[in-house]
Amino acid sequence: MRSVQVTIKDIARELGISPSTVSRALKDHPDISIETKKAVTELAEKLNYTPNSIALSLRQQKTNTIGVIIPEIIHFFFSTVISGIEDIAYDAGYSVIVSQSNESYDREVMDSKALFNNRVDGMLISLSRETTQFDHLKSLFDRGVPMVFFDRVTDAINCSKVVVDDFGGSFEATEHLINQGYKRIAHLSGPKSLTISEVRLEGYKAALAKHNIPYDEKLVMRDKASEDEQSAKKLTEQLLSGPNPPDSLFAINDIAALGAMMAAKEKGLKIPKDFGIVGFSNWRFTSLTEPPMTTVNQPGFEMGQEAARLLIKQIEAKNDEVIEPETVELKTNLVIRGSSVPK
Amino acid sequence: MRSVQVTIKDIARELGISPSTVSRALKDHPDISIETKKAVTELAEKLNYTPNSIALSLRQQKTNTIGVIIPEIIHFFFSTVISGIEDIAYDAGYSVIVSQSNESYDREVMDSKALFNNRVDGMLISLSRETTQFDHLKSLFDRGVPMVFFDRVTDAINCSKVVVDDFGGSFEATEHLINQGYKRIAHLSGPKSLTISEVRLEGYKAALAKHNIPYDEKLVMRDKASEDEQSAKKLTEQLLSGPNPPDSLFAINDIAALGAMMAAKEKGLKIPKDFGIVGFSNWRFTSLTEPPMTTVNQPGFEMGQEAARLLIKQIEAKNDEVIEPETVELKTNLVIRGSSVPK
DNA sequence: TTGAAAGCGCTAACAA
DNA sequence: TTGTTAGCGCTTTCAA
Repeated sequence: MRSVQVTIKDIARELGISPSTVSRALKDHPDISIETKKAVTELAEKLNYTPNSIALSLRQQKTNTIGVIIPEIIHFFFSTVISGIEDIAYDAGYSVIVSQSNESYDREVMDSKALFNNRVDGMLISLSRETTQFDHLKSLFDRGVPMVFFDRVTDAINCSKVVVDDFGGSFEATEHLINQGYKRIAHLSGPKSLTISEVRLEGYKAALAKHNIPYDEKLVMRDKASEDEQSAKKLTEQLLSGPNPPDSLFAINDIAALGAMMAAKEKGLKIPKDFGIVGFSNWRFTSLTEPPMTTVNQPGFEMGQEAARLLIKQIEAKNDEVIEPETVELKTNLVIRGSSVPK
Repeated sequence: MRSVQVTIKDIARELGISPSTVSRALKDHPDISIETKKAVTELAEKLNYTPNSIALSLRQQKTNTIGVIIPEIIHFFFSTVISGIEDIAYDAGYSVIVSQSNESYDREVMDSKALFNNRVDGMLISLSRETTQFDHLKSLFDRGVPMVFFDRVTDAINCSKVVVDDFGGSFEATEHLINQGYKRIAHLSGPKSLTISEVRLEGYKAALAKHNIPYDEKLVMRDKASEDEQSAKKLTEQLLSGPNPPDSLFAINDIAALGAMMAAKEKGLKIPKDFGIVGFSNWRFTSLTEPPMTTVNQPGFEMGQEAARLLIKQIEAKNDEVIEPETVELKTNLVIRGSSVPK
């Protein structure tokens, strides 16, 4: 800002006309004569004039900016979400400003304030792991700030949300294993306290039921399988060395899937020939993992797009128009890496 | 912005005092009486007043914002850089706005314009792969916009830069192998046209020279090793099946390292017992890769910090103060995953 | 077809 | 200790 800034006034002075005429000429107002327009645009070009967005925002009471709060940018999933948001936002004439809460409640509070102070036209939020109280967002929402939650959502605020179809994804994952010919499918789950564990477990059960495979409680492992690889590995070892071992496994997330894979390999089992594994994932498995690996992926890009669409719809609603909050459940994608070897 | 906004005027009206008094009271100006201050801060609190950053920026001709342009946010390296930038920027009272060029020259041009229009106080830039012409940045720089390049830099603009110590990192990588007892060290390099390939090759040569290991041209493979795993794998196979095979390998980047690893494993070689591999990396090798793996990592976080420091120094320099551009070469880190098994 | 004036929210020099 | 005034860059109503 200390830098040289060309303003409308500069152009007006140089051309001996008024700032308002310059302003109108620049936006191709019908009232302005062609000669004036020509002179103005040429000089603007020559001086490298670019409109000051700050002044514009203040004047229009609109920043054309969307604020995003995510837990961490280094997560592949959230990076994809951002790309999806930008994809829609740019086309609609909005820029995007991203801030990371780093999974901290305090940071989330600060971030939401900062975004409000910057008068973003709306916010897209994925809650930090620490957040259990929502006043900071509720008060903004009540003051009329358009808001959409994605992935990590809360029921405490009655606005639109975009989430993953956990049930459908788990169903699909489990059914995929069944379709490959596996009969005894284990499940590495998460703690009972987490809704997501329960929902994914339900999807697993539903797929079994559909194919008339009896549900065997002994095939479902919970404690900490979803938290670190080593636990997942141990639980899988336990399963594999039991009396009636599974021939395949559905893991609630990447961590669990990796642990399972390590256990199976150490047992000398070929994947997926001897042992099938599907993991629910919000990372992208790049070539860093060994194929063949099957995952049910969370649709990050699409989630970003959808959230941005919902938000922009709200922002651009006429003042009297009432937009009903809606919750969108996004279909997951089944991704098969490497060659899928049916049994 | 359509949302309810409490302004200084509202407080002034309600208290029957002037806006300037409110403004002064809020920033604890010494002239204001304690009672007035108390009344103002209490009402501000009650009404949930927060200052409008837009108005502030316009008034102060300073946005307290740093603009960042990176090729892609999904790259782990760039995500870490951003965290480093934020770390320094927040402490210094700046917010950070990030835009991705998606490796496109046109997008980079647009991004730089958008950041300028938003009157960021300075810019941190890592060039897109496509960029070979620098007028869009040069013109901003000449207009006095503070600017620092990092990682992907150009000599066309005479501003501060932060880069990785490619020579030192390669030297370290190679020496690490030597110290482990390896004697015939191959090198998967990149195309001659890339400065980075040449510099890393020089580091490799220098380490060999220091330890009196003769340089053998036949151990250096170039074509496309750095571009895709399969090429790297083939080149390594070639090396391994030759008459006088290497006992270890220094790979110019992750891709090449992975290819080499695959080739060695298929040959039945244990890593690092039978075959040592070190890769120069700007990704983080997570548990997704199999340990033990040794890498020389680019210091993303530190790079972000350093770049932000240099930029802020420039931004906050007094008008008459001249800041000489400097180029900082950051030390790389040797990262050893898993247990290092000396020969 | 153009200009003058007011105002978006805020601060600061000057006056009282 | 407080108020008045002007102005940051821009748009827009009203008047000419």
